[in-house]
Amino acid sequence: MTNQAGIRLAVIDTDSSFLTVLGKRLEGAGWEHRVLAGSVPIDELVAMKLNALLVDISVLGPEGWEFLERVCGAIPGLGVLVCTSQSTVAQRVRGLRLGADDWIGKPSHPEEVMARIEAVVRRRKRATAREDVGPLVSAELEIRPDQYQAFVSGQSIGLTRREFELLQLLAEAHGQVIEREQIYQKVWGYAMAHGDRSVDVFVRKLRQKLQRHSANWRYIHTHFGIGYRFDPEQVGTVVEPELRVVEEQLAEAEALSEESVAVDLRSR
Amino acid sequence: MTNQAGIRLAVIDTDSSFLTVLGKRLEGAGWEHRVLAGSVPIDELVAMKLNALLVDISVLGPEGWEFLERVCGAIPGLGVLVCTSQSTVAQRVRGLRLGADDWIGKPSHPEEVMARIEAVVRRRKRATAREDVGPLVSAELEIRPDQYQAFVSGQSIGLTRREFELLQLLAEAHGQVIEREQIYQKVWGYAMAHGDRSVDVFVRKLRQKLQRHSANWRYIHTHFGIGYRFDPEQVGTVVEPELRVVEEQLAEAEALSEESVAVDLRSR
DNA sequence: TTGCTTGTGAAAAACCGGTGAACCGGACCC
DNA sequence: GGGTCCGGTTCACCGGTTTTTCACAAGCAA
Repeated sequence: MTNQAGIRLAVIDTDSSFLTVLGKRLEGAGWEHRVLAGSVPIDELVAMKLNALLVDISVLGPEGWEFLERVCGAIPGLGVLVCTSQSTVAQRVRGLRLGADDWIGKPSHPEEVMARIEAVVRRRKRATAREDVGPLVSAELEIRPDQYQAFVSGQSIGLTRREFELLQLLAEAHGQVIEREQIYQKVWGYAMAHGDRSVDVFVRKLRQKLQRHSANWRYIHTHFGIGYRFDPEQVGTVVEPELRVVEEQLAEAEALSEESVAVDLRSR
Repeated sequence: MTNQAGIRLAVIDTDSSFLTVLGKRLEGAGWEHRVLAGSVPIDELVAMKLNALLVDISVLGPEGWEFLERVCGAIPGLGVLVCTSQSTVAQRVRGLRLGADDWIGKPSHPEEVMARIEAVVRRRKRATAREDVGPLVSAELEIRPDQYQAFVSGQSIGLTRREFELLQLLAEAHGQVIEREQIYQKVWGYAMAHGDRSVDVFVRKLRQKLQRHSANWRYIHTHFGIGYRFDPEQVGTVVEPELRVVEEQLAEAEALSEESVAVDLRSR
């Protein structure tokens, strides 16, 4: 649900022809990838936040096995595939038992390599599924994916599913302008029909609920002709507590409020 | 679901020499396995509660691909490995993209086949390995996994097997919202068909029995469009007069509030 | 000003979940 | 065999919620 398309991949190999051919395909598919020349400390691998690691165990020499074992043990969420030429059954079995998810012979068609990586990542995603998403806090807002809900000072602001997904998408992009088409594509899951106003309508509902619970912040900004941007901004003077209640009550009556501040492109 | 060592495996193949050699190894490793001669209805596969399926796609003929796709889609928890002779890159890629977890050529050493099956099954086992057989107490409710039953003040509330599993799943996630699809997937063991209302029906039965034995607690909360959340709440809370007034004022101001009434969200 | 984009409110349509009851297949008993 | 109980599944209905759609007002850029 989060990152739909691309896979983050690191390749440990030195076989330049294999690397160029594979690299081209990876580019084409839009995967983020980087090439490593040899063994790398575990914590650096962790920091890369990879989905998968493709390694030619022969470039690591004898310590390759130990490396493989440590990596598989230390990063449970990482898919590990060995891709190497000339291997025996015993080696392959050893690699797989040590924690590798697949063992591919060389030469192999890059398309198959990618399909195998996909298969490994797919399986792993299913297993890891939950728990990976912590709450996201921004200004007075707390967005909790595990509750499908956003909170202001511990209180739910009563978002529906779509509203929440929209807010989450915008908040994750924090500061970036997202085009309507992209928003629709990601939240609704399919292409936006020409003239569809759903995104606008949902932005309005979101703004209403945000405003109602967090009155002196503006969270969503309009970029004319493009889309929307999430970026909390404190607005106006600090309001006295008593007045606050009144303001909330009147919030709806204010038909012509300045809340919809359209922001010029240059402003960011 | 609870077997510790072995793997439950089904093999769809007709190659007798392969089957005998592999079978012997499987016996030796203590895996439960059965051989199927051809295509099998999905629900029968579900009933077998397998960890993995090893299939020679060539014995299924042209419908093999469709079978593969259906199985992978319907039973996400099942590891699927194709083992077949003479295949092209395109076929392998197709199989993997259709949802297969691995594609093994024939002939292959049975030890490698087993290592690959292990690799496929490994992650999901780790994820599913919930050891906590200890009773779980929440509000007036005591959930005892060893008895497949829940109790209120020492008295069984008479849950059926499914009802109990549903309750256990929800209670283990305590406070988290779980989507219907996930619930179905975990309790029923396969993918929920579109429009299936089983989860709802069981939640109702569960609520009835809980209510009957623990009248002033609400355990299961509905999240519209998403799923359910287990979070015991005492019912019949006394509302303070002043708060009451404010509530009424707000209710007036927000004449037709979009706040979901069905959902009662509280932060922890 | 003109043409296009966005905000807004309300109505229509689609969807969802609670509920009661029918239905189905297996186990058990007569 | 027939009958019954039991757990589970499916169905239809209903009221409520959510999403989509529409018409119009307001806003922005040329």
